[in-house]
Amino acid sequence: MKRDIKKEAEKIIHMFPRINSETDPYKVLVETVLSQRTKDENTEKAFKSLFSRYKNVFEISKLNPEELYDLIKPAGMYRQKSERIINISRILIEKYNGEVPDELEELIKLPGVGRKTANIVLYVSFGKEALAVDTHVHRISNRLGWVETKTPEETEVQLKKIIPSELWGPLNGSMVNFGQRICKPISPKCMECFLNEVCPSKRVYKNKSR
DNA sequence: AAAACGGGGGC
DNA sequence: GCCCCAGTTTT
Repeated sequence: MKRDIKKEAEKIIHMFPRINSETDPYKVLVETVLSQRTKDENTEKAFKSLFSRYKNVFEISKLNPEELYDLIKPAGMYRQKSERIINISRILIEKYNGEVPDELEELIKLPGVGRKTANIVLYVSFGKEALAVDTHVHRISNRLGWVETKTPEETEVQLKKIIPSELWGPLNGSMVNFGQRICKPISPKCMECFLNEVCPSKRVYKNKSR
């Protein structure tokens, strides 16, 4: 079976689309910070309770971290995240006129914003061709044999060489969904996987827990 | 390189 | 009861 990585990526995107209903840059930024190491369901609870109580960057910038604890608690790491969200809000007002910058170099200066969070904002809110390499993208790309890498940084460099840039953005969310449903960290469902004919890791995972 | 943050859910 | 989750920062 001849490999066509672009086709495989397109198939993953088609079968596991991720709908980003929210595109407001500030809300996407806050939502993505809340989502770090946190399941979607819990992220959503925290996000909704936060923005049903407070409206925008100006209101949130004036709060003390303690005032956010109970609102965002379902997302976990709520002390860190509360402080970061408020500090981010203050910096946006002081340095960026209350707007979210649309450059990677500026975004990653914000507290609690690394490459992954920044790239998600760049794609979802600004429509840029940004590849956000998280644990799912890193794990799946290696399992499929698209790359052979040790770190997410390496994965980002190698993936960008073999995946057309117009697929980078959609691939972000689709790899997460694919990773949650099929290509799971533990006990992946290789027998249900539509790529199991070409996947070099299939035999390894078949009938095994890892 | 490893630890720390963290509630909620899967197994 | 133990482990993991759209990571990032600090030690």
